[in-house]
Amino acid sequence: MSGGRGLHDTYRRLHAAFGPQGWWPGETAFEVLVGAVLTQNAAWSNVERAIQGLRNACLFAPERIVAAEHGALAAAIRPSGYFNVKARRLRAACEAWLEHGGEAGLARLDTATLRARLLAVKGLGRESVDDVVLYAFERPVFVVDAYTRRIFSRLGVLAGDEPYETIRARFEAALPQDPALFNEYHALIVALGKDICRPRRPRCDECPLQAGCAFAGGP
DNA sequence: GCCCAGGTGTTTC
DNA sequence: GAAACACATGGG
Repeated sequence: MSGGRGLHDTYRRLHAAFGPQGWWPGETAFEVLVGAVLTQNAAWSNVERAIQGLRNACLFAPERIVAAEHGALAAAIRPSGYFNVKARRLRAACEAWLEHGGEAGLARLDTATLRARLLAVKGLGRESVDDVVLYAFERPVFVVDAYTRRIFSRLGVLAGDEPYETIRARFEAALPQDPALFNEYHALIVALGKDICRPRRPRCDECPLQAGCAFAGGP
């Protein structure tokens, strides 16, 4: 097995170290969609403020967002950053959501079609789409993010600059097609990346994956 | 002040 | 395709 110890074993180590993460941090499928857009290159604490902003403005529903003025929508989500861009993306996502029959309509699609329909929306890229497909519709897709690239390139498993689909296929081929596992794995990667495997200051002494990490010896 | 955060679209070669 | 750039707030 190349890369040392295998992607499934890495998952077991992370799960043993951090425990179940219980993602997505939201209630409904629609909330996953909203969060997936708002969390683009933003801290989750700011996304929570933006979601609260939508609730306070009575905009937390696809019909409300589609009908809202751009300025009102942008103001509501201001804390999540890029508010003009994200207001347009949120509107486009909600239009598609409604056109496809909402959660029930989208749930009828097979996974490949679901991904394709969501990817066709301006503002939903591969990661945002896979957040929705995995966390809202519980399909076995592996979500690739910046943490995945950073952590596994430091471990010597990835170069880090491979195309998204290459990395996704690699993980999906190495793991059982279990939505619950993909759910936890991505969340655990984020947990490790947030707290330990930082860009400039990796706390390798506290990392459960230390062995094999290119940074384990120090910066 | 600077770095960072659960990216994506556009432009350009 | 791939690189460079714009987009913006809030916490450490």
